[in-house]
Amino acid sequence: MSYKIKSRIWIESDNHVLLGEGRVQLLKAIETEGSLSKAAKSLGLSYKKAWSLIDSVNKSAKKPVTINSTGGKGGGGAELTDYGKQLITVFDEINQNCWTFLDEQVQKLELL
Amino acid sequence: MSYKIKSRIWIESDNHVLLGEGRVQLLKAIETEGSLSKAAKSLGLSYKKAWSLIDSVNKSAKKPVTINSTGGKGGGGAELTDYGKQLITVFDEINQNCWTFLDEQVQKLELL
DNA sequence: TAGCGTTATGTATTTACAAATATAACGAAA
DNA sequence: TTTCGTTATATTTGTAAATACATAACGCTA
Repeated sequence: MSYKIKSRIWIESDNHVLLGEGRVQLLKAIETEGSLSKAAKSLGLSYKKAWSLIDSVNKSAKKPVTINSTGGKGGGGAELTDYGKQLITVFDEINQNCWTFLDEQVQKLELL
Repeated sequence: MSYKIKSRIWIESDNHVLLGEGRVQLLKAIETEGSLSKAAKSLGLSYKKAWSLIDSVNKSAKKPVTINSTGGKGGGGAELTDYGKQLITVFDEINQNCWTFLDEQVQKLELL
């Protein structure tokens, strides 16, 4: 059995967490579901938890990441801004690059 | 205020955590203190917490990482094996490389 | 203006994890 | 055989985080 290396990356802004893997997953769910409550349900987390995450994301980001509308046709909904879509794309890219980088590095351990 | 990227890496063996930053810090303290109880105290964590961490490390590793002796002159003590010393060296090296790698990658976010 | 499905927010409860406490076992040395 | 400072382990207590529950607000539509 060989050693495996795992990693967790996240982006901070002004000492507050902006994006992590969980937040990115939630943003993706919002994009496909069109609403925060449905996104939360699809991921099995409470609406409140999801809301506080998105609230934190939007407060930390330089520009709005989602646009949440309350009331109106269908009761409202949530959608990603273009900036939000770009953020999750770049995050995924960095994360993927990190994994492949670490998979190379971990070989140093096998030689011991 | 620019975005910062943070990371946490850890090594797993057979789906159990072998090494993380906290465990490495504890191993270093054992090396300098010569005992598990003193190492725990120097890091401000309980002896039980420290012991269970080291127990987990030794159970996950391919070879022993520390040698713990009970009783005898001075009551006993704990020290790192050569293998343990090599592990923390390589871990620190990989971690450092990961940070510099991510610092380059994060620049992609600033352009958005 | 009543109804609907959202977003938004507060409060209480439960759960999980960390911390504290207690005690046994160990083995050399005096 | 008593003392000492460890390692080893169980049990209790405390604290913080997650979860659940409850309710207000919103704005379009019929």
